[in-house]
Amino acid sequence: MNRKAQIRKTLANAGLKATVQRLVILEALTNNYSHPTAESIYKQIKKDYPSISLSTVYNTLEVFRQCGIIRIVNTDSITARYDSVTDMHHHIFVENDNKIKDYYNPELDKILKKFFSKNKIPNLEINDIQLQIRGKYIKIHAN
Amino acid sequence: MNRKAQIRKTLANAGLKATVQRLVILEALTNNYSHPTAESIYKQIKKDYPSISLSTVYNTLEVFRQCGIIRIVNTDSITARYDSVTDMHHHIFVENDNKIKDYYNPELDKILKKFFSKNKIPNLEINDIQLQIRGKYIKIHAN
DNA sequence: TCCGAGTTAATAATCGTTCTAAATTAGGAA
DNA sequence: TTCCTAATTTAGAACGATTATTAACTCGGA
Repeated sequence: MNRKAQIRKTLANAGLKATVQRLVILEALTNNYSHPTAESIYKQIKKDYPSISLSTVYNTLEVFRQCGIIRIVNTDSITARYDSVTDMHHHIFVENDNKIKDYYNPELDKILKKFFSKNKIPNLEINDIQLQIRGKYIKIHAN
Repeated sequence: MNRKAQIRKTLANAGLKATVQRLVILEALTNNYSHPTAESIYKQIKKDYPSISLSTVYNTLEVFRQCGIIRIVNTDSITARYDSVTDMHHHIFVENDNKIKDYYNPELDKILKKFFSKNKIPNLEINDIQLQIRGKYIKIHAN
C-alpha cells in the first residue's frame, strides 16, 4: 500500500472524512521527521495548495490529536510541535539547534516496561512512558 | 541552615542580587510541589506582597531559568510550568486532573545511566535524561 | 551621601492558538 | 445526476500567555 492510501486508511479508521486538507496535512506531517510546528506545516503546504488556511491547519491538527493519530511533543517551549508517530519512542532534544529527534530502542523499551511492572506506582494506570534525552552535538576531531 | 538562608545562598551562588522579589518568588516556587504556572505563583505571592508585578514574576523566572536554578517542565500545553528541582527526577502526568507529580527513583536512574553509557548516541553529549510517565489515577474498590 | 548599574512596575506589543460565523464542500438520498 | 444536510473550511476577530518597553526605583559600592 502506498503512502497516500495509507493516509486515507488512517483517516477512515479514525472515522474522519478524507478531505483534501486533511490528506495534505497528514501527509505533510508523516513526511516530516522534524516535529514541525503548525506554522511550518502551514508554510510547507501553502507551496502546493495556496488556498489553505492557517486555521484549518490548527483545527485539523487538533482533530487528529483528539482521534489519537498524532501527538503534541512535550517541550519547554510555547509553540506546539507535532508528531505523527504514536508508537512507543523517545525524543532527543538537541540543544545546539532546537531540533527534536526520534529515538527508537526496543531494548530500552523492554527495560522500562519491566521496571514499571515490577515497581508499580500506587493507583496509577500507566498509558505511556517516554524518555527525553537532552544533549549537545559535539564535533569529532579526526586528528 | 533554614529555608530562607538556603534561598539567599542559591541566589548568591548564581551571582544574583537578593532582592525581595527574587526571594519571595524563589521561596514560593521551592515551597510548591505542583509545578505552578507564572500566573499561579503571581497570585500566591500577591497575598503577602500586593505590589508585585506579573512582569516581574515572568522576568525573574526567566532569569532563574537562565542561571539554571529552576526549569520549565516539558509539557504539551501552552502555559509554562516551573520546577525548582534541577536534580535528576522524572514526572508523572496525571490525566485526570492535569497535575504533574515528581517521581524519584535512584534505582531507575542507575538503570538509565547504565543503559546510555553502554548505548552511546553517536556525537551526542547527554546533559539530562528524564522520563515522562503518563497515566490515570484509578479508584481502588475494597469490596 | 551620591552615583550608576541593576531591577522592578505598569502597560503596550507580540505571538501562538482558539473562536466565530459565513461560505463551501462531501457524500448520501432521491 | 441533482439536491440536501451536516461537516468542514475560511478569514479574521478575539484571546491568553509571554515578552518588550521605558520610566521609576533601589541596592551596594565609592
